[in-house]
Amino acid sequence: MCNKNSGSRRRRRKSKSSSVSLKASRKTRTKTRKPKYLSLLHLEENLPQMNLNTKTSSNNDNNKSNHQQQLNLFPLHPENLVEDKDTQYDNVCLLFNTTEEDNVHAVTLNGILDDESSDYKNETTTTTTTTTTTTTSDESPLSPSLTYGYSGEDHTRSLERSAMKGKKERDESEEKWVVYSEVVEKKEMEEVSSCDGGGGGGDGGGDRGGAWCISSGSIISKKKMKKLLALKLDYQEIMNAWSDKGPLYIEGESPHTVPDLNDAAHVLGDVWGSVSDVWRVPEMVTNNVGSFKVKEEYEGKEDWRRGHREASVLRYKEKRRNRLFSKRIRYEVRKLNAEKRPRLKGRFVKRD
DNA sequence: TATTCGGACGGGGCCACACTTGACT
DNA sequence: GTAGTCAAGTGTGGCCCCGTCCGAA
Repeated sequence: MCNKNSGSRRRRRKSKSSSVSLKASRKTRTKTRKPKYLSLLHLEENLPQMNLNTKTSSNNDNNKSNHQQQLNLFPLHPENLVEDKDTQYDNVCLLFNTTEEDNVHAVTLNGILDDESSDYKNETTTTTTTTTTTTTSDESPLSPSLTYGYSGEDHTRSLERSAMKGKKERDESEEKWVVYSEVVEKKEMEEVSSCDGGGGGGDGGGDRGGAWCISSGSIISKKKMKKLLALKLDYQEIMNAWSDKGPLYIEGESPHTVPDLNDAAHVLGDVWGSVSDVWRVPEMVTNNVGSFKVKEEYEGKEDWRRGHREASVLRYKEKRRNRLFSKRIRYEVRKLNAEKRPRLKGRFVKRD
């Protein structure tokens, strides 16, 4: 709502670390603390509340009734973690599988990309799927991925802008998005040139035990090459390295089959679709006793999906109703100290 | 109907310092 | 493995600033 990043008020917080760094520090920490980031799951849950809490004319009544609804201030608090434990799966479901009746547009990766990319195509014609994207402008195409389909679109957009503006002030080189296919393509072109020179092609000496090298005899056009995921493993060296370390696979388990991506069946069609089919991890479900079971083993998959989704939505709604929004004090002693601490216009001042 | 103005609202920064955390001895 | 030390990081409350919203002029 408020963009704190702009305006003269924005005073830079006095860097405690910089002042302290004048002292001779013993040693720089090698291990950083765990960052307490808000996860996407919490964003997914909290963003709606943020929207509810913003002052809009249409939502004023709702605001009053939902006055207590605020952000979960301590998403990583142990209690919250416990609370969330049983609903994580549900949240994932809701994140990608929401229902219209829940007044939330279906949010899928494709949906996000499609909707917003088409939206942004109108605004910026330079955005393509293959360009390397860096977040440098307020209208960055990255922001849509943080957007949730909500009735308050304008507010959501303003949130995006605020977030992106904040990001912009950070190091712009901090994060770059690179299209994998470009990297792969580049790498492969280098491989092709090098392999062609020394391998002699076919089943010659360049073939290292059937590794997924282009020189191993599998002739693929460049066009197809672009679509392939180039995972190149030197099996022979791996086997040699493991030869004295026992079996590669866990005892009793059959080795996982690695699909041959050079197989024509997988090359045809959408590479992501085929790869995702090949690599698809069987969806696991829990029964009442807590053991896992492959989802496909259930009879009537559609019924199962529908029922489970309804239950998930119900659980989500129930949880949303019962959410506790009052500010939670983690350390009571700090509160007492802060209350005792002398202030000047609300700010802490030094004790004389 | 479009524009301007001002009040209301809310988010977040600021401050000092006791306390927590994690690395190191 | 355990205890102690040290420094960096965290959390706390009240006030204020400023962006946004919205109704009135």
